[in-house]
Amino acid sequence: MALFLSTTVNKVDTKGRVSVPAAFRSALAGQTFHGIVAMPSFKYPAIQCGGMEWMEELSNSVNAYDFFSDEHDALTATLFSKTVQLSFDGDGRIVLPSSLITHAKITNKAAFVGRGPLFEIWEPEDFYAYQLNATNIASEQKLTLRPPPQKSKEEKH
Amino acid sequence: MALFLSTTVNKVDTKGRVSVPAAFRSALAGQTFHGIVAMPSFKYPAIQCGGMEWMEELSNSVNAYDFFSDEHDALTATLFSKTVQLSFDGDGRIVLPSSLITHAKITNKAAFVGRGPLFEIWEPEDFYAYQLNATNIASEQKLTLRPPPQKSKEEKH
DNA sequence: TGGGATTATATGGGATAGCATGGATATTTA
DNA sequence: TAAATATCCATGCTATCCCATATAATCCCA
Repeated sequence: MALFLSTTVNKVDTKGRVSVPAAFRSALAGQTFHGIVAMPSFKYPAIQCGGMEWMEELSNSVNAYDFFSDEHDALTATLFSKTVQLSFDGDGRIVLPSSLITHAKITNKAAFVGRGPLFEIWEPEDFYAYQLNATNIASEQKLTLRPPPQKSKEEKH
Repeated sequence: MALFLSTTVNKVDTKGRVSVPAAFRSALAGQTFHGIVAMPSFKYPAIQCGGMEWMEELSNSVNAYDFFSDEHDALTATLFSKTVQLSFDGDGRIVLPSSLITHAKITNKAAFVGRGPLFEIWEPEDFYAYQLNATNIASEQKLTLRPPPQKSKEEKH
């Protein structure tokens, strides 16, 4: 599975074009769709992205819900309807749709942020502010130093 | 699993290049990614490093947290976004990114410090000062001489 | 066991290829 | 036909590769 690491800031030109970092592109190499899938994050002013295989995994988790349930409705309404396919041009660039640009408040620069199996696109200053806060949370709770306690099905709410 | 032992000091040239000690490289031999992964340490002005397999283990630990929780967000925002892949060149060297160089205050020399499953890169003088600190040594020895606590479901809060 | 030869490692510098970026031209869509 | 979209080309910059050399470690044989 593709692993997206590190953070890269690239320029967004007047047409909304921006280069996807080469490291991210090579992480997607081998997938059938030559590009990414992108959707607005519902927690942050950011764009959540991944390869088509990642999208298929999300689709499978949705299928775990009952077809007639409210959860199924809510997930499909947000997940699939707001997701766009953005194919690479010959130079590894994508064109950000205006809806995603306004959602992430992006102007002329975009931060590509690795998050493991997925990555996000942020307005750089917004991300730095968020990252500073997140680092404090992680270090205060010492989350990284050892594996967290294993979850069992019985304890989950 | 790779084991990193002993300490080696190597030169950092004007391009930020530095040789990874041969012993560390041979410890990583056999892994699919020909290089290391590196991230800034939370606690010290040092760089924490390991092989890709080590990174995948960290990634799995993250998965133990609820996908939609703030802890999961905080961890991925710090872990993956600050981690970089550094591949070896033909001579076993890596290029340290400027962000990591400034974090560890490295100028023209780098100390590679073995820490078992991972290793750290320090500015040599900083590391000697840290190593000579009696309280650090004492606390670390207490940790290493004691077997790691067994995790059971009962201990969890 | 000693000393010379050979290999591995670390380090420096220059050439090359890939990447990000801007602009121009073709193609589609309304 | 105009606007929006996609494809192609040019360029500066940076990272990567390749080769040369010095030093240290190892090996081999007398």
